[in-house]
Amino acid sequence: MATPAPPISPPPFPKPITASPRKDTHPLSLLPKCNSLRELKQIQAYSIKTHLQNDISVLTKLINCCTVHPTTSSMEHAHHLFDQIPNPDIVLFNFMARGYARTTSPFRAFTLFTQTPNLVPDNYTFPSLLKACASSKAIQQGKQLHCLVVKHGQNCNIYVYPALINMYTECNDMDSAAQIFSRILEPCVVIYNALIAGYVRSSQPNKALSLFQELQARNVNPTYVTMLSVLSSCALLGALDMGKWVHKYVNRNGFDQHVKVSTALIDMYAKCGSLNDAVSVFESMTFRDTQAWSAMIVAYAIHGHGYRAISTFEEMKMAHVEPDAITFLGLLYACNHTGLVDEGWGYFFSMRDKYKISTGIKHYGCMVDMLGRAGRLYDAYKFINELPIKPTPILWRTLLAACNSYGNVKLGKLVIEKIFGLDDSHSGDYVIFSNMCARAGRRKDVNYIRKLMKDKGVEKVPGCSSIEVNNVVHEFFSGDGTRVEHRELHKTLDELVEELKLVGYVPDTSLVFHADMEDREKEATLRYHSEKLAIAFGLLNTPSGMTIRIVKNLRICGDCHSAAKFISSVFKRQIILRDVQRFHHFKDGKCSCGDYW
DNA sequence: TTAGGGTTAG
Repeated sequence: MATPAPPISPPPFPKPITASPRKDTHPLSLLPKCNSLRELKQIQAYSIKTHLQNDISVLTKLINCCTVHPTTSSMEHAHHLFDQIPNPDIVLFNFMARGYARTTSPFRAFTLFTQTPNLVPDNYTFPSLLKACASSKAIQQGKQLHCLVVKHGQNCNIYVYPALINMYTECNDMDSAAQIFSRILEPCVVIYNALIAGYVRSSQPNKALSLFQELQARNVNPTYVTMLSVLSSCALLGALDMGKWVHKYVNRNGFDQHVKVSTALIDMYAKCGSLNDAVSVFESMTFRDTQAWSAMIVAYAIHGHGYRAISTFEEMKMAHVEPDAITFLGLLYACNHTGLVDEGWGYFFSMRDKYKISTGIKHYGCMVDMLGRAGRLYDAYKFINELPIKPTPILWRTLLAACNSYGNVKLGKLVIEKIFGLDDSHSGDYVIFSNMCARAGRRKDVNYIRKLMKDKGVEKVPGCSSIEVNNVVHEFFSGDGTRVEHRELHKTLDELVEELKLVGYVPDTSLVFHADMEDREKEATLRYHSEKLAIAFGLLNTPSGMTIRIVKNLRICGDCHSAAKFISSVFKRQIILRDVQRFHHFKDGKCSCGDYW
């Protein structure tokens, strides 16, 4: 008998989709993206509640979270979790290395690596470790890593090349960086970016720009990061024409949409002496972050518009953009150069008490400079002595400059002793102190300082001024007085100085370092100062009425400052001179700094 | 999960 066919049953109801309880309650599925401390706490609370705190994937997620935007305490937490894992894999290690590379204790990344020898590094390991060495300038460890990179056959790795180059550039070993670069047959844009940024960092803007030209010649497409370095190079050189060309290039290629590029443009225009262009870039921005506002505040400050810097800060507050330590540096800098001592104190205290931003050495430097410029030399001295940190030679040097301005040799002597106790290799200190003594008629002290400088083998940094004419940057050094190719320039300067004397210019030979020179010799030394050579070159090689723009590597000397004022009125030329500190706009016999510098 | 960047007292 045949077995009756089973009754046709209706198709079964689809099974209700019930996710496994494990999966449903798994914190990772609830928080797919975790990159904040708040989320970290949520995951942790959830994992404890659901007894998943020892789940390796939860721990991985937690360590990732701690190390994305790490702080010292979040790294301590990450390390604590890492120690709990019996056999951490390379992914976990990479998280840890990244975290340490991004905090102020990058050295620990290297230590952790040496303490976990069984790990096999992958593509992501060396870049983080190298970055850690770069940020702590640990070149010895960096070199050891370079050897390991070669050992693991990762020396041709596209991720490792930029990190290696960056490590060497941040450790100021540009030769090694350039050597690695030269061996790469087809460098990609990131590799170019690493070396170009290195040249900018080591103040070699010309090399950075020629590498940018090479990149273009080899048809490698630049990125916005490349443009940041290129704009920085223009800013360093003070090359406005070049900067304007880069601005057009940036617009043509759509990089101007990037807020960082616009910020770099503001900085470039400000440092190339064109505040108006900086303002128009700033005004054209649809979105402005803290850095963009800060760049504009700094731009006003270096051009001596203290009040505009302050009103920009007020606008920034109205726009609800939070200031940072650099914003306040710009504000203090603005107060400095405008003589706004009370406002400066106000900002100094409000950044600390109201905005909870910690004051750093650079803010202290601003305060010392501000008090010093206002002639409150002993207040500045007291301020330095009462600082919570050990004063650096730079802080004392700032006060020394103020002592020089006010001719206070007594305090100056005390200050130079403090400086020499910390660092006696800075030629500028000897020069300033010698100038002070010379002006006070203390010839013996001048001779002593000169001898000291000679005995210690300290060499004076030659003054260098540059001027850009028809896209070529011409450099002049103070010692160029004897160069044959400058004969015509000397003749022009000789005639110029005689003409200026007729309208009241008196060369200030007290500023000449060599006290034993004859007055005629001193005048000749002064006459061929680099900034005067550059101005004369500008007068000869640019059409009448055109603004002359000069960039100087040191502070402008008092005599050149006076001569430039006379030149601006006699020749009806505007002269914009950027020295190591700030801008001087000379027009109709006056300077924008109001002689307050 | 990885590389590359700007604003910074004297």
